Parts: sequence; structure tokens; C-alpha cells
Amino acid sequence: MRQSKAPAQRRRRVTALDVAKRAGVSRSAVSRTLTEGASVSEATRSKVLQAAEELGYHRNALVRGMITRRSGIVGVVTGGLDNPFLAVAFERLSRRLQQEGLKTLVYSGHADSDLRFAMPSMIEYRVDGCIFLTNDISPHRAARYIGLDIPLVLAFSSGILGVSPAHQAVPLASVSVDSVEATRAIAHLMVERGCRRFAYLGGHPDSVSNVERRRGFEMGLADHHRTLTAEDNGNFVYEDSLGAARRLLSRPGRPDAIFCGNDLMAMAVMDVARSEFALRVPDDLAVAGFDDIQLAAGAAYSLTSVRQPISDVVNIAIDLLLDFIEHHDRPPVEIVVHSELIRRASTG
Amino acid sequence: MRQSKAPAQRRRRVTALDVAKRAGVSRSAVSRTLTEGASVSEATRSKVLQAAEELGYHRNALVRGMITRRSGIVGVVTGGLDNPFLAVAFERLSRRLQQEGLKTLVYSGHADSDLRFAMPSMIEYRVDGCIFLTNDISPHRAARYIGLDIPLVLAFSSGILGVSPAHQAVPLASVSVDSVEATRAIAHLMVERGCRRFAYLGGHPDSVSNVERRRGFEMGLADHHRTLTAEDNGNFVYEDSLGAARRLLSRPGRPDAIFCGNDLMAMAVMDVARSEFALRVPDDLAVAGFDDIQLAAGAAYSLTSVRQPISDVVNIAIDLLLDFIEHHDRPPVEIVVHSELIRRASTG
DNA sequence: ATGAAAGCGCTAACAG
DNA sequence: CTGTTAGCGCTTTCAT
Repeated sequence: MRQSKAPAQRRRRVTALDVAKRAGVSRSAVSRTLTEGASVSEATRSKVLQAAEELGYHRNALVRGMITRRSGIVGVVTGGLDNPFLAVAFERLSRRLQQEGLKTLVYSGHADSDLRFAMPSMIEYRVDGCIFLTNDISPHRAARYIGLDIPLVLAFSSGILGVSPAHQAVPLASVSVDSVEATRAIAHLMVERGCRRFAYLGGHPDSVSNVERRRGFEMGLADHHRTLTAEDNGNFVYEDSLGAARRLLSRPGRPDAIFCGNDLMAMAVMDVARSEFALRVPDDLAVAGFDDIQLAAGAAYSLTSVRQPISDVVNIAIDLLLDFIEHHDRPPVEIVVHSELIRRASTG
Repeated sequence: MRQSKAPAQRRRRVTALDVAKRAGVSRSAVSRTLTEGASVSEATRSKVLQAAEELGYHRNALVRGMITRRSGIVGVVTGGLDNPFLAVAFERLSRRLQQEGLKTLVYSGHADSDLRFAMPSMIEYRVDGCIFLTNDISPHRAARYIGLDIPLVLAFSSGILGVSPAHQAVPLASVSVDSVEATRAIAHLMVERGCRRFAYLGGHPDSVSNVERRRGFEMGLADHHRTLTAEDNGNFVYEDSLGAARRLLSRPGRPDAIFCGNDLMAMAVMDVARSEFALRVPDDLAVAGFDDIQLAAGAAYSLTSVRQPISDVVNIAIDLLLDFIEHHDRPPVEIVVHSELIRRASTG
């Protein structure tokens, strides 16, 4: 924590004792008045309230948290809010927490390496619980958070699903989206449309979501005895995907169908295909993405995508977390919600 | 704050005293070891460190904050992270704070009404300072935060500029972007292109940014003796702007140039114009936006826009805040940074 | 350089 | 219903 060298010269804030004196009651009376469901007479209550108002008293939640062993703070670990999908999810998440009377303490870290510092810092601030809002956490990293004795829920990322058999199952609570069914359907869509050369443009190779999305697509191809003919990596971001798209489209045996690990990458593919290769979508190239971000529905892209039920995931994750906070010993559960394929013009 | 009815049954965490006992030293020794620049012998230091490691000790930042009167927490009040521009700014902001060793406590609120609860809650958690990351705070609301005795900086929103003369100047520290010059240039661009009927599609009518952006555009028109012929509101979001675009484009005397208060709205206009009115951009309709979000550069829109120097604003705002935190009595300053017009195909 | 002791502001347990 | 009395876990004088 950043501490000044010079002693803090900040004006002392009004304390409960100040209020008590002014109201002519005891500290406890003040405390009780401000505590939901404590027994205080109406007379005392109003005296306290008035004194508090006059003095501009705000009770110190830090101290309160120390005593009650409940800080009222939930840590949210996330990375890449420049991804619109995560940004929307984060917005929903923090709103819901707020609604529950909880504060949101953010830790943003991109790579696994950053995330190493996330938990210690959360523990120092004695968060009541923690939510991981990211789809690029690796199972390996996730495994480190077990037994930290802090309620923890993974949102949009499952602890065990889609992981290579070599990995141990990771008993972390999580709420994830089943992407296999929908991405499989995308492959079917493309095959039935007559596409012949299929490419996958992915993100961080060993992230659970990437692995799963790719797998679903491949399964769908396999259903029709097809396979991936090309693959590249756009790191889940628009910029990097421009180059990847160029590589993909410059290959001999250019793909006529590209499934992308998220919408941003799909949009990059469409932009490059249309403007640099004069390809028509979907006639020359079918494209599909994942996330169904807002602009995917717009006429410019009209992108076939997979919609994740953001609110559902967020709400379930929080319900789970709240339950963990109340009952510290609940065994972790893995919840999977379904995604929805949204067919649009980009796949015909 | 959410408090359980049942007493917290959470396992007691390791305390400094536990560590002290194990290391065979006093609490103070532990405290010193963990405090930057305190005098401890190397021998003591390592004993403490080892004991702490073995016990899994994490010092309680809440308590520390209570004593030092420095929580190490900065409150960030923001609304609408579904706006990609703000999401990116938020990401940058929280990263920089992290880098400074500070924690980020978020409050998300959309309307002014929500924001009413922001500050009390920040004060309860004894944040060291507060940053307002929003461009739709009204001066009226901003005025309420003066004299709260908490370091406060407005980012992307100025306290006094662009406000009707009726409003008093508001002495709040702020870092804002000068939009007038660039939006004025947009008007010039459109006029010189031969456009004749100019519309403005705006956001929350009395937000400072909306007022300013519109004003700059009007000034630019006035420079050529033109005026706005139409105006509508899309609330700074894509969805709402679809309807607004339809209204605007259905009018008799359809505009042939539309300047939008942000890129999302401009994209909605382009989508509607192309797909529903068969208009070509820029030939039949010139469009420009504001923010220069990532997809504005993409081939699909190639949108003329105004780039705000996000990192600069964020960094300056934090520098300012840190300074306020150290020197509580600094007079508030208003810093204005320049924006940059990015010309793209949407205006020819 | 180190330990003892005194709080920080609050809640909780206990008598009344 | 109320006030008194203990702490919560830590930093910080103050002696040593």
C-alpha cells in the first residue's frame, strides 16, 4: 500500500463517540442506531440520527469490518476490460454487488503472471469473497487458488471442463457457459452451406474458453467428417487479429469458413476479407464469432455468434458466492449454463 | 453493508502476534519488518519473514488503514462501462492505481440519482481519494461534491467549462478534453464537402460533454454561416440511436451530414442509413463520431472521429489525485488536454 | 534495534 | 432498552 513518508495530516473524522456526546448517549447507542435490527428506543434513535446529521458522521466501515470479520468487500479479479464482452459483464457484476450492499474491489491483471499478486492483495483487504471474471485463466493457475480459505467463484470460466485429461479436476466453484453445443452447430451451419476449408482463429491457446470453443467447432466438423485446415491466433483482440486474418486469407487453399474465438476477432476477419481481399461475406467466406457483443447485431457485420447469458452467469456467480460467504464450508459446485446460437447474415 | 444475521463463523486469520510468538519477537518487530524503511536488524527481519511465511500471514490492510488514516483505497465512480470508451479508460485507470500500490473500489451508477449514494459509501470505506470517471455528470451534481473533505478529481468531465452562464463556476479538480476545436473542425470538413443539412445526434442533454460537443459543432457551422437543421438524442448508446437515426433520416429535408456525440451513435446511424435507407456514406450522408473507439478504425465503418488521449487524461488525473492526497489543501485545478481529429472515409 | 504500552474507532457481551 | 467493559489487529510513541 502506498504510504506517505510524512505523517497523514488529514483532518480527524467525526467518530461515534463525538456523536454520542452530542446526543447525550453512549457509543453503543450510536452503534445500535446505525445497525439494522438492533433494539433502540425511538427517542434515542432520533437523537442519535440528528446528532450524526449535524456532525456529518459516517461510520467507519473499515473498523466495522475488522470487528465483525465481514468487510463487506468483494474482490473482482478481471483482465482486459477493453474486451466489450467482459466490460459489460463487469458492469452487471458490480451493479449487482452494489445492490447487495457489497463493495467491489478490482484487481486487473492480464496474464497469469499478474494474477499471482491478485489473491494476496485481496486477502490483505480481507475481502469477504472473490470473483474471477475472465475467460483466459488457465487451469494450472486456477488450481493455485484452492484451499485459500476464501470464498471464490470463477465466472465465465470453468475449473475442469474442456481441459486435457492430463490435468487434474480442479475443485473450484464456477459458473461457465457451455460453448460446445453452440460452436458445434456453427460448424454444421458452415458445412451445410457448402464450405470446404475451415479455419479457426483463436485466443490464448491454453485458456479454457479457447480450448473449448475450438473443440466444439472441431466436433461439429467431425460430425460431417471434416477437419480444420488452418488455424491462427488473434489473442482475442481486434488488432492482433488483423494480421492473423491476413495470414489466414493469404494461404494457398484459402479457407472459405472461419470460426473465431470471439466477435472482435471475427470483425477483424470480416474487415480484412472485405477491404483487402475483396471477398464477400458470406458468399466467398462464412464467418462466425462468439460473445454476441452489441455491434455484432449491427448491419455492418451482422455476425453469426454465440450469445452468452451474461446476466444469468453473473447472478448465479454472485448467488453462489453469497452462499459461500454465509456457509464457509459448502463444497464447490460447477454450474454450466447454456449459450444460444444467433444466426445472422455472416453465415448466410 | 451486508451483514449476516448469524455470527461470522469464519476461521480466525493469522495475526501479527501469532507471527511474533513463532519468531520469538514482539509484535512491533513484526510490524517493522513489514513496514517499508523501518529499522530492524537483519536477524530479526529474517526470523519474522520466515515465521510469516510458515504461518501464511497476510497483514490486515483494513486495520492498518484505520491506524495510519490511509486506507490505500481509491474510489472510482463510473457509469456505463458498456461504453467501450469508458471501459478502456477504466482499465487504464485501475492498472495505474494498482501500479501505485493503491486499490480500486468501484461505484457504478448511471444517472445522477444513483450517484447520490456514491460519496457516502466512499467515505464509509475511508477511501484516500476519489476519481469520477464519467462524461455524463451534470455540473449541478458535481457542485455537491465540493467541500466534502475528500480528494476528488473529475476525469473526462470538466467542472466549469461548457456550462451555461447561469451556472456558477464549480471549483472541482478536473482533467477534461477540449472537444471544441476538433468538433468545430468536423463541421468545417462537412461544409467544405458540400453538405447542406446538418444534424446533431447527442447524449444526455445536460451533461457537460454533450453540451460541449454540440457547441463545438455549432460553432464550426456558424463559421460558415450554417446552422443545425435537426437534432435528436441517442443517449450515447447504440440501441437508442437506431431509433433516433430512423427519425432523423425520415424527416423531410433529410440531413446529409450527421455529427454524433460518440462513435457508438455514429455507428448506429451508419448502419441504419446503409441498410434501411440505402444511403451511401459519405456520398449521400457524411457521418462523424467522437471517442475513436477501436472499431471506428475498422474497414466496416472507417469513421471520422475525435480521439481523446485516454492515457494522458488518466495519468494526469491520478497524478493530481496523488498530489491532493499528500497535500490536502491544494487548490483544485482544471486541466484541459487536446483531442485529435481523426479523418476517415465516413466524411470523405 | 527492540519491547511494553497506549491507543485507532468500533461492536459485542454483559450487567443492569 | 441502555451504559459499561472488553477487546478486534495493528502501528506508534516511549523507554530501554
